[in-house]
Amino acid sequence: MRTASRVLNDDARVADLTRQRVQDVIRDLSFTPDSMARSLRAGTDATIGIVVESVDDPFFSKLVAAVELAASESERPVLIASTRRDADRERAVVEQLVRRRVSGLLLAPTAGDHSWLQPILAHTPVVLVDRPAPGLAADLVGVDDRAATASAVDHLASYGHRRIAYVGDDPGIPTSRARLAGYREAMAARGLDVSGDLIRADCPDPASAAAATATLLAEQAPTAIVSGATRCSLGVVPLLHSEKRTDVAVVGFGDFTMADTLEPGITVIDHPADAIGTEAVHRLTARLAQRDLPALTIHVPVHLIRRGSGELPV
Amino acid sequence: MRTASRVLNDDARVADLTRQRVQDVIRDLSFTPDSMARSLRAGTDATIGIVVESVDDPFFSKLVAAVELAASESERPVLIASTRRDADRERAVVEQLVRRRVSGLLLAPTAGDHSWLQPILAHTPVVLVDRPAPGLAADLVGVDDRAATASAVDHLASYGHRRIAYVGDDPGIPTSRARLAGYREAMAARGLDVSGDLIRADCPDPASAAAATATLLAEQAPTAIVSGATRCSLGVVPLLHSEKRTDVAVVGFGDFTMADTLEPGITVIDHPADAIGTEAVHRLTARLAQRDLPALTIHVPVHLIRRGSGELPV
DNA sequence: CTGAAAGCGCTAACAA
DNA sequence: TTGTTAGCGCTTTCAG
Repeated sequence: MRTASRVLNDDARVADLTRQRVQDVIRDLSFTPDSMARSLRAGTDATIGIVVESVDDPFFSKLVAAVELAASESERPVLIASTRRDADRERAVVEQLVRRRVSGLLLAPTAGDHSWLQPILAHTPVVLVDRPAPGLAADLVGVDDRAATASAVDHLASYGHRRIAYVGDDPGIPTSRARLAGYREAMAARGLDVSGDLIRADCPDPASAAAATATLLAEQAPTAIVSGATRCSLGVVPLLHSEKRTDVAVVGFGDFTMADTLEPGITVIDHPADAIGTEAVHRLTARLAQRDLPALTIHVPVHLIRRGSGELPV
Repeated sequence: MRTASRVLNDDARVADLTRQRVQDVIRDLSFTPDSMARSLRAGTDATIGIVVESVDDPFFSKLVAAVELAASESERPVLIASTRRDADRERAVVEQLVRRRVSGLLLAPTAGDHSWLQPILAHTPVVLVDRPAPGLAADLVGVDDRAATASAVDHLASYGHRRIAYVGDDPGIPTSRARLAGYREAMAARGLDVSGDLIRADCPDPASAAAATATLLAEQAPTAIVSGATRCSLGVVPLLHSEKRTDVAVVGFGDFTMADTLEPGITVIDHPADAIGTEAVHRLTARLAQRDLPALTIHVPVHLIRRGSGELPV
């Protein structure tokens, strides 16, 4: 009898006695309703999918944690998948999630064209996190990367620095490009050298960032360095320490563990993963409730945290 | 016609012409097979669920990353959920995952009795990660916590330390208890003070660990400290630096960012999240293939990484 | 080689 | 208040 379904769904139209009987049976058989079958019938599933480079990355792990928290508030399970910066893999995992009929998708896109995703938007809402996807008109929740690195340059310049170098992540990623552009603009606005000798904008990991810093130090004698990503800071800062060059000023994009304990403390522009994740889930649920919203770009504010390394004089 | 299904599943018994026609239609309608309906019919779903304290924790984020990687090798999607150290929440999310018919579950249990999970094991394999669950006979993949902290004590003692303090995480968690026990044993084995004055084993976060360290420093004059968890190290080490007491030797359980760049570098016992995650997935898939395996405890080896803070003389 | 029918576990709609 | 029927999208079985 399908009265069982009514009991499970707290339908009012069921006699107390019957309800009791059904619940007894449920207990005796330790019966558990199959939520997948329910989703199939309902035609929709609450799950949301999140696709990032890797979960093992300070920024993305905080992002995923915030997403999981926000999602759990509306009882939505979270499926994770990682791209490892591989466009083919990204496409594969996104399509897998779509086949699973996730109700929506949060995506930190890899580099490259994403127009293949456009048709999917028609039935599966997508909110981009941290960076835009070329060729895709979708919501985006992130920060104003350009203004952020520009403010880092301004900050250093206000302490008298003129030879400010830049170490950045893979320029294929729009976010990296925006950050580099912000650096360039701020340098140019102050009439500072922006010839390119001071720029090493292709360091996708700490090791290459460390190597780039070593070269910069040897050849360009910068008095300050802007690091465009946490994974770069994790190379720049250790190298400065191992070379005993902690006299070089540093402002990093993205906070990290022990930044405050190092000597000097590392001045950073905080990259608010929590706020980005929370906002992204909210935007996604809003779009789930009303499908025809216009594609929006939401910028979460960032803050510069003074800790010493960014306030070193020339 | 149900020939479509045959095309999708690469069934050999279908004429090339028909296959072509079906594929054309699939393309034209941008049809995507519903993997949930498939799972419903098949009675089984490949997804595995992972339940941890929080994704935003260096150890667990590495663990989740490793799990996702290992799972993707067998094409298994990963559902994450966090307990936030709340037993009620843990039960709720586990039951949610079971209702979704995940094929198996990876669980880092909260403190407290877990016998409620026992009946679930009959149909949903569970592999515990990092720590046992009281009242539950299930596989466990972790490290020998006891031996690890004991070796930390031995290491410090070999440099002449006798007043070795201990700062640890919440003692409700079996792992924390095992680590404390290892410390105690090693201290006792050397005839060192283990009265309890040197022990602060209830620091569930960096702030409380920092406060505990301050008290220890003021009242007990330890020459060395064993930190029983990364989250404790993140309080102990900054406090030592802010108090200019970097003469105190430190060995921490669990590696962390910049541990090598601090002065002195922090000697740690690495907590191999990658290996634990990979092993756990392997054990789970093994159990999925053959349900009647005995409950096993698998210990992944740990290594002490010398960086300076653990090799300071008295 | 292809089609038709049945059923996975669930619920909406209708009937009793 | 309760039971029956149908069908979500898929695959397995059995006929054609």
